Amino acid sequence: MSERSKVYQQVLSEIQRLIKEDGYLPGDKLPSERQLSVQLDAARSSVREALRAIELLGIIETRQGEGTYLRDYQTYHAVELLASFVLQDSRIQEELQQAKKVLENYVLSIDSLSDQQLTQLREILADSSLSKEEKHHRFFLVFFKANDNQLLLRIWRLMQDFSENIEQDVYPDQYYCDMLKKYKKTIE
Amino acid sequence: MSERSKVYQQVLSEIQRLIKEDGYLPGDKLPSERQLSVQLDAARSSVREALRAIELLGIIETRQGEGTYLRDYQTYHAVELLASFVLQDSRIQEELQQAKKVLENYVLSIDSLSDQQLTQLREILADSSLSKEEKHHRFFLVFFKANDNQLLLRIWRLMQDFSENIEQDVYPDQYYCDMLKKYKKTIE
DNA sequence: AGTCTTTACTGGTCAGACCAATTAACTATT
DNA sequence: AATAGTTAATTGGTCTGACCAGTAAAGACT
Repeated sequence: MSERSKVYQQVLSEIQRLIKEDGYLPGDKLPSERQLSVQLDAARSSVREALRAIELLGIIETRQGEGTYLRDYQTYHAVELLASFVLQDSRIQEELQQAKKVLENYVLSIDSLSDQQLTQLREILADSSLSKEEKHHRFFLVFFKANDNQLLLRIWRLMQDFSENIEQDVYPDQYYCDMLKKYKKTIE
Repeated sequence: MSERSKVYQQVLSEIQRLIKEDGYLPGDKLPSERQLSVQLDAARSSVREALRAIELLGIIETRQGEGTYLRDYQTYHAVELLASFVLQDSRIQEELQQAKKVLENYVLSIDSLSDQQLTQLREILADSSLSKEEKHHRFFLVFFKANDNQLLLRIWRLMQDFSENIEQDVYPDQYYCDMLKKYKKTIE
């Protein structure tokens, strides 16, 4: 009656079970491919298909000669991957810039920054050894970190990477200074 | 000199190339596993590892006896899976919700909507056959389309898929009505 | 004790076989 | 000629077993 799920999907479930029930944690070593194939009564090739799939998702990491390890899969590796497919046919620069600005404007709307963060920002702006791009990146990095949303940061970084090759619409230096003033005021 | 990427990663690149350069579209049939293995000079098992991986991502679909087909990968199937791994963590749920709201708030800030779009919105709100989730989705879809940024729309959809698996913080009906009023005013 | 060599284990890849499901080609029947 | 039924070819699904390539642990030597 159909719905006989493929072997590699069963293996997938088993890995999930290991994590959920046997308490495997990031960094832990999973059973070897050969061992899993015995454990699950499946061919090693099938086990590998499953492992390769979740490796692509960034859930595990394999090191030849060592073994297969659980990764800290909260690093949103999948987002990158999916985005690489999404972006390949809609790499329209304007959309990307607009999207980037949406995120940047959002983090700029944070209520207040710590003294330390303000100092950081001033240093970045004062550092003449930095390129325009570097400055932009570091400047907003402070805000993204202040905002403390890893996902947003991750997406923004992705956009940065993608838009690095195309010419950036450059922000004038004044732009950053204006931003700084805003927060300066809230403290003084 | 290291960096010899694994075979299955090469296959992955090849699939991407097919899509990008040879213009494969959703629904198209990919070369068979055996043909790919010849084409890429790799063992069929290696080809399969790659195919299984991107199948898990929802990019392709395989039907025994028929072949392997490109899917409309705008609806990422992988999110379900990843969600089951990742979304236990409540912190990630919060981040996701926050990120989604950033995008939603942005498209809500659009200056004006057409009469037709306003009508659409009213119909969606009035349609009692829609679930809460459906309503939310369609409501914002109008705004995203009005805003005409494919990239933002796709990212938002991705987030929607992700957050569908976890309990949504429900918006009260009043929320949508308030939004509507805002635009009603600009027209009348 | 410290170093070197060997061994065992792990992932990476390959080749070939067979099954299962679908499709296409062909044949026989009407 | 049109249809139905059978056969062959193709495709994915799975398995087995082999060999290579790194790593780490055990053992031997100094």
